[in-house]
Amino acid sequence: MNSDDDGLWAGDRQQPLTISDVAKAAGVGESTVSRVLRGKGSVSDEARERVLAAAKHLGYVPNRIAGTLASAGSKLVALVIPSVTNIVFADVLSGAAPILNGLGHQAVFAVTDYDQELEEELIESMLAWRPSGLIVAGVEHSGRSVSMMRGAGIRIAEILDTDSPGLDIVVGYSNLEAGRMSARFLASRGRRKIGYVGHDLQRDRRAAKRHEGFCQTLLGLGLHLADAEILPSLSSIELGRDGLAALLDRSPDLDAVYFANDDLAIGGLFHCMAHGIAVPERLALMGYNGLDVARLAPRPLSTIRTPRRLIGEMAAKLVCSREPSGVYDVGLELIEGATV
Amino acid sequence: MNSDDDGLWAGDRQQPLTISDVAKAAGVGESTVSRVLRGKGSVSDEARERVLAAAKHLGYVPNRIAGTLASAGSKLVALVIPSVTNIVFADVLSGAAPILNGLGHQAVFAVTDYDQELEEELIESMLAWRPSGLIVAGVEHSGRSVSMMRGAGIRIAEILDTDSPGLDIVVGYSNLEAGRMSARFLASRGRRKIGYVGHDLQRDRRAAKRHEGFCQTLLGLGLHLADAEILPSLSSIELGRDGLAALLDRSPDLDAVYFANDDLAIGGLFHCMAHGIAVPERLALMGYNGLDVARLAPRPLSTIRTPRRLIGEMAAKLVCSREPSGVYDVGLELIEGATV
DNA sequence: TCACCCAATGGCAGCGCTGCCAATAGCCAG
DNA sequence: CTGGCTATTGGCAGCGCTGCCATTGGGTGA
Repeated sequence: MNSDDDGLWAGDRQQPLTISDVAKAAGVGESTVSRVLRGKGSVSDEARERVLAAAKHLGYVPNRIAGTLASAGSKLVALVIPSVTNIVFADVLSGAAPILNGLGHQAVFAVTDYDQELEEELIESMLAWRPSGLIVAGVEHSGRSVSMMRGAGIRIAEILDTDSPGLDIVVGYSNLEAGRMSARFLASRGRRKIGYVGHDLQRDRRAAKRHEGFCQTLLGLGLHLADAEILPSLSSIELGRDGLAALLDRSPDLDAVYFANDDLAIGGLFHCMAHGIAVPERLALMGYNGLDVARLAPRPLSTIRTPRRLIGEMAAKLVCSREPSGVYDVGLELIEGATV
Repeated sequence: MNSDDDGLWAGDRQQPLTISDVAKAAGVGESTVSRVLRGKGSVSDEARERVLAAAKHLGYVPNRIAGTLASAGSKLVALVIPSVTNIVFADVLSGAAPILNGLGHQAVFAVTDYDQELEEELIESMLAWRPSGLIVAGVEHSGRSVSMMRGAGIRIAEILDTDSPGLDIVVGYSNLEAGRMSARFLASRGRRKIGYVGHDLQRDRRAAKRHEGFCQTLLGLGLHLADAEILPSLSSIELGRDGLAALLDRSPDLDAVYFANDDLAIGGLFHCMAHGIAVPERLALMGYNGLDVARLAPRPLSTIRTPRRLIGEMAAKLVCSREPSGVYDVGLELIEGATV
């Protein structure tokens, strides 16, 4: 009997267990063990039980690396996202991970930090694991990224943006339309001197599209962006607070501000609360994403809710499926809130 | 010449490229290709260039599955965490992922949803990928989880809790001490009728330890928890808001409330702001974690900052190193804020 | 000049598993 | 009874790569 229960420390380990150890212990062939462990092919109940007992007794954990190599079909799905701390992507992950596990897959992920070159590099390292699918944020990628993804021969899901054509599966919503909705909403509430607070639009292409849609629609309504504060770094509550302060400093007569997202907008709202600026009477604020913190703030933020978790779930499901290529638009929901 | 640049769609793919295709194209042996691609062993400059050119021309992406199987040393590191949407773990991931990538590793992750049975299952699937290291939240695991981790013969880092002994590497801080600090702080500011709002302590063991430390210290100071609202689900801003409302409804004379974490505390703060409860004059609020949103709220929250990103970074580094087993305590920082 | 050493290289076994095929045994209709 | 089936099983090649070993072709010091 293997005194496996105690006394071992990381590192001191006998040689690794293989399927043939289990086969020997159970008195069957390797193929039978494999069949039992994968639940494929026909095995007698007796053999099955013997194998299961032996595997449990030995503490055998199958080696998926070997299994994948032998069977060509990997059970890994790669996720390439710009950030984990941004709740948007965390929500996507939290939607995708359980679905993938439920389908017997494992999630591998990498964080691009909104950098297209890094994205390219990371896509390459991900593909080296021969995943069965790849989920990647956005539809805009470097040329080499695109050819690698095409050449990989696997399902690709591009998420969170439906404004440009995708390679295979696209799950998301129109950022352009989100910008337009926001402009229409502010205008319909009588706002005329509208400002914008956003972060680096070069890197965050989806925010750039919202900005574009917003400006388009304003122009169509005979309005225009009165002022804009574009901050050089990534979005955060702090940036929104300071950005709004700077914007109002320069253009004190604005009657509304559109933020690139809820993080920034919450920062703006906090600024107003701390400085006694009446929201929405004197200044309307509008965000984007529909975060919890925005909904639950003392004054609920006007924003647009994006079904991020759902996007993660759908992308995970689709990437493991044989559904046809195409665009899956999950839509957007305007949250009127109380800041406009 | 391979017209590889366009016209391919996911799915229609010639047979996969292998190292021997590259070898043939470059007119060298497979071993040489392998040496070039891994930068190991000596290769003439001429051969190196030929190989690199051939690989690039063919669009070859090495197969890490095969490489791992052949070399026994995997380049995967597994992360098992309770949640991704909880910023705490997202921060850990965002600290760990870049470090792992920098060391040539890939991160695989799984989400336990604070469920020890699921954790056990997920640890098993993770180990099936023969990772070179495993990072797991907390130091309390099921017996089978423990023996699997011990038996895996890899580095294990247990994070975010140093209150119980670990298997190999432990990176975190004392949750007990965090609870004690909070109790001392509230007491030192003259608070005497102290309540608690928390979530399911059965599932979140670290929150339970803070609660324990908090109560201990109160007793040591001749005080005690006047009332507690334990909510059955996971923490969220909403839960904190509703929890505080319920608590005050029952015990309107409390002069301070300790929350299991900042999410709940922010919810509490929002409740107070929306209902005109003067903070901290009439009611002091104390959270835990030091989130951005807490620091930047109109009234900065009194809380304890946990260096989560750093923990992710350290765990990643240590798990890939040969440093001795041990406890790495990163400490805690009391943020006085303005709600106590 | 010769024995020796070393950089550079190719060949090939084998990592642990799965897919395929052949072998065996039991069973039933003819 | 016998051939034909099916259910069950074991053997073994091979997935693509790396580790190890053998080989080659020069340098080098004595």
